[in-house]
Amino acid sequence: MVYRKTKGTEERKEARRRLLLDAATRLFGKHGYHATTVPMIVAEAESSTGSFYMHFRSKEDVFIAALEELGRDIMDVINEVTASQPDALKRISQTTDAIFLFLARNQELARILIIESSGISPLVEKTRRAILLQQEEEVRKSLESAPALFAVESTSIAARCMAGAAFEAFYCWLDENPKERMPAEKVARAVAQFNTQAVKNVPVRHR
Amino acid sequence: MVYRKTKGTEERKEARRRLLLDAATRLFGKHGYHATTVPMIVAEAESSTGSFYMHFRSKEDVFIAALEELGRDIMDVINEVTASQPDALKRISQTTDAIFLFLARNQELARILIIESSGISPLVEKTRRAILLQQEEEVRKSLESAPALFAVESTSIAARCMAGAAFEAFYCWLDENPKERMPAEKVARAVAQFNTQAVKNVPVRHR
Amino acid sequence: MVYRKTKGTEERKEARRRLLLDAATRLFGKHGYHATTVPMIVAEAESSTGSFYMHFRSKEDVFIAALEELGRDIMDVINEVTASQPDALKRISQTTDAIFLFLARNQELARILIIESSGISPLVEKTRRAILLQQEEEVRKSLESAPALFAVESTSIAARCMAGAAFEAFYCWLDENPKERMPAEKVARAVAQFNTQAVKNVPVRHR
Amino acid sequence: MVYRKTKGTEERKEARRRLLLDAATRLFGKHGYHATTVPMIVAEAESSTGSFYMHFRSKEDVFIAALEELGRDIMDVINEVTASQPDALKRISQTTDAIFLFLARNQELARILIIESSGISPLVEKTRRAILLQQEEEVRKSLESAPALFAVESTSIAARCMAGAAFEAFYCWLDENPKERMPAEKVARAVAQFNTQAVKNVPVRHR
DNA sequence: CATGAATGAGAATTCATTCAT
DNA sequence: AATGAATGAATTCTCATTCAT
Repeated sequence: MVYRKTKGTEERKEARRRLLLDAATRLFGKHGYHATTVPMIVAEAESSTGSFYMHFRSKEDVFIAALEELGRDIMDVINEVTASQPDALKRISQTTDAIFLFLARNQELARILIIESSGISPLVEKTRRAILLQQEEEVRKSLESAPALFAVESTSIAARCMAGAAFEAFYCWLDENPKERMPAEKVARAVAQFNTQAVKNVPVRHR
Repeated sequence: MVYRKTKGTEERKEARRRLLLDAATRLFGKHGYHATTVPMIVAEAESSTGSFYMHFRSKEDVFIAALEELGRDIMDVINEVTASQPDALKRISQTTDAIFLFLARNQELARILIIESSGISPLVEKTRRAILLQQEEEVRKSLESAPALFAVESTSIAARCMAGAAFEAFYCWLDENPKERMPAEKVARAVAQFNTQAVKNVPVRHR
Repeated sequence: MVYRKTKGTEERKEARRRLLLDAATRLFGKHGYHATTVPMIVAEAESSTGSFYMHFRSKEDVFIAALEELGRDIMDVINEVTASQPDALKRISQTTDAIFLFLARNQELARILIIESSGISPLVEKTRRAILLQQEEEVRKSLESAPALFAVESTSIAARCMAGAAFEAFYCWLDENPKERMPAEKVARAVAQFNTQAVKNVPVRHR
Repeated sequence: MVYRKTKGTEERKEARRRLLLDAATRLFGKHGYHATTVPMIVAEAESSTGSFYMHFRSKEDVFIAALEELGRDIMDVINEVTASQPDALKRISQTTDAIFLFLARNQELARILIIESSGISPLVEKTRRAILLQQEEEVRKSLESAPALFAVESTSIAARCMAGAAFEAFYCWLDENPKERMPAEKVARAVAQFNTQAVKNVPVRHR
């Protein structure tokens, strides 16, 4: 009996948390960390400051929660490619493509990771780095899964470069006039090609 | 009645500005934009708030000044390579190398451009983008100067990817334990190789 | 999930607002707008800056609130006379008398309207003018209610002159040594007489 | 010899003071006391802060100087009427008329006396009061010069009322849309009539 | 005597967080 | 558990005045 009762309460609690986290994510994406205030978040979530501090330790805390959720979403995208594409070379290409398209589909969210999460606090920094690291790890694994296919001095540096290439290309694209810029798909392909070529081993043919 | 402006006065004024700008740059690099306060800057420069606001319109203004100065320094590095290296392919490689090493030599400064200048204000954002754009332009010109040597879908996307790769690799390296990480020169070379390979045209040889 | 707003909360909020407004009014009256600081107000009200800015948008905002309240109080005094005195001529006289005595009874408050509210900001100016206008309108209506009794070139100019006469006489009286000056009642009567005579129609008698 | 040399210096010094005072007067009239800064004044006068503080003890000091000069100008206007008009009743009327027209001709200056000089500091207040007092004295003398012509309870109160009437009428007129308001001459006449009637003795004729 | 750079006290305002109801 | 009023430390920026050159 006590179990069921508790369960309902827990569920409602969780629902409230979701409401707040979604509102916060939306606002952080639109206005950035500093321009988003706790009152703004609770207003957007139709909740109250008191509630907010019941679910999150601090403003930094929600931001990290939003960041981590975004990190999980991106990892899902990466994992999907990993699971479905056995060819390591194609995996590299498709991963870059998928990340770029995911960012393009979730532009405001993407701002949180790429732009707004820098220079807030060491803890946020650490979280951001952990997320990027995880992605880079996954790419690194692909590189190391078929060494013959790739020619890189350091797999981890290559992984970082690929991530950086994708993010910077995305950031620039985001900044361009939506009416004039290239379609996301085309940019995604160009970046994927860049990354693939950067690591692909081209065997030297002897005459 | 109009007295000649003493030469020394203007020089001293300029010197004071330098003092403030240097102090600000140092602190922004160490603590980031938001954690650096105007009182901290004037204390570091052994000056006064009044002086600060005589030389800069606002805190944002000094930040932009610091950013722009850094942008000029990086362009100097790039231009030096451009001027001395006639081979476009080697120019790409050496530019990446030079940028990475410049950042590694000026780590705190570098934080300002790479990390701390995001999400502050539209104006700062614009300045940051202008600086990156300028660098990317230079690289793009190299790519377009010898089309036969390169194989890219879009020269400007390739230029962005290269910049992103270098910055992200640098950021990760910065984050690693200074005692354990690879020497900057080695990472610089790896990134340069990554970038070079990413854009190099590899002619297919037929048997 | 939406809890009923406790009745007491709103009441306490209102009480706090009153506390702040009263404190501000007191201090504005005593030291004037510029010499009164927000910290002074919250100290006087035993509250906090945060509270202050929850109830008022700015220092200007409280000043306007104080001014408007004073305006309402004066209109109450005027309306009382208007309601109780059917004779238009006597109404003019009694209104002047009542305003003067009200100002004399609320000297510090009066300073806000007469002295301290000039030259602060266009918005304050507008509020001040609106209050005076309202009073002058009321007087003008009296003048126009019985045209035969009055001889003036312009009813609205006459109304303004009457207000100006009362305020200047009050201001001078306020400035005089409280121990030596005439009693307020006597001055009030003299001003009322001045105003009455200024507008009264004196029929020319023909022999 | 020393005399002449000194004289030239004195003259130049005086000229610089004039420049500063005129600039200050202009700016005080346009923007008010608080919105006018010392840097603004010296820029307008094409001088320097150092010079400013050689000629005036403080910002308050220039304001008082400007106020006093204005006071003298108004007294000149009043004295001219006094000297040329032997009939006390007409003198009252013409004085009101002349003051109003002077204010209307020097609107920005007038703001300094009527609007901007309140609530600045006790010293400014004192100066302002002294100026008004002087004017009121002059009017009072007119009233007392021919007691039979006037019917007032107190000559000094009547003098104050007259000043107040003129100033308030002027202030309102200043506030009205210049394109729609009555011409200054007409308002001046209406106010003069108001003031005259307010103090004129109307002998009661017995049948 | 002129200059204008430098000073720094002081003001308004914001917002993350707490806590009484 | 929910609410939202209250808190107050912290921050940016202004401007009258001084003083070295």
